[in-house]
Amino acid sequence: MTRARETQEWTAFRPDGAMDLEATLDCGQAFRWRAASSPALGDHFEGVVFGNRVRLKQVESELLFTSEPDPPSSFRPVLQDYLGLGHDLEAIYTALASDSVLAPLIHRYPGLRILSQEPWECLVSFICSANNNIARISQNVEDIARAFGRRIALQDGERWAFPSPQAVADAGESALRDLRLGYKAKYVHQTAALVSQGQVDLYALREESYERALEAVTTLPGVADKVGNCVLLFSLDKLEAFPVDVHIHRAMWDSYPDTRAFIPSPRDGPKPRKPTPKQVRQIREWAAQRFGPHAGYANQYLFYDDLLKSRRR
DNA sequence: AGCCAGGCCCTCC
DNA sequence: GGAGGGCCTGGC
Repeated sequence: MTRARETQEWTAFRPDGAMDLEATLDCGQAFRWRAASSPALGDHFEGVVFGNRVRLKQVESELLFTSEPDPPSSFRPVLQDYLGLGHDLEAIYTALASDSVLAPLIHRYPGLRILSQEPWECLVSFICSANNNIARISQNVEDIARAFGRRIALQDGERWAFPSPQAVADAGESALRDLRLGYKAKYVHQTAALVSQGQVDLYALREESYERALEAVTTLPGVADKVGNCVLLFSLDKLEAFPVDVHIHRAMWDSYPDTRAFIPSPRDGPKPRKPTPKQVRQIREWAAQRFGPHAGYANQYLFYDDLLKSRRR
């Protein structure tokens, strides 16, 4: 009886097209999802999206979720949008699978989707990503939410909404330092001040071109080419964005010998060289040429594959 | 100890 | 443009 009631907690729906929830939430694009498990609910993911504690699980081709405090009926379209379920993966795969490098990756991880996150949270997350690892980025983001965000009271615990730009600006740089953000505390604080003043309207950038949006976000402190492209790809719906980080640098060098003509070897000698800003732009242009409007999906496949390899190392 | 982890910024040159 | 160096932190 209890079990029956608990099972009814889930709201189910069938996404249109392929979906791999684990790959989507675990591929390093979002930082507030945790693996969770309980006798009543089984294995699932727990996260915070738009001020809701959200639980999610996949059973074959069906997605099951809970949302609190919003009722599932109204939250469902928000969640579908967040999960990138509007992306036409068939079309994307058809376009990308002619590439002999991507084809096996697409075959290996079908249903890996690019999320459409809250831009402000995404921006802060990737400012924190500099010189950092995924576990600690997650810790930083969670600490910021816990310190300055609104508490979400729950039957079985508590989570915190991600705080507004104003709240982060009001918190001050030293309070952010106390959360072990290190030198990124200053960037997060200064960016919060600028965004809360309306210097950059993140949601408005969804309507702008890729180039204009990149130009706008890279005016913010702590946001250069790589972080900017992550924000565009993972929260501003710019699926042509192509963040160039160490994983992508390595994957490009290894898999696309053509690029060796204009990028340094990632494993050349004792001190591997990083691409210069100009070379990063060249890599992006090369990707735009080859992958067109779906470069972001190509990027995420290359990134995820290299990430899994480096986790095994 | 020293290097690495999904960079960015500043100072020369 | 490009090279070099510094930067918080935590784990190995």
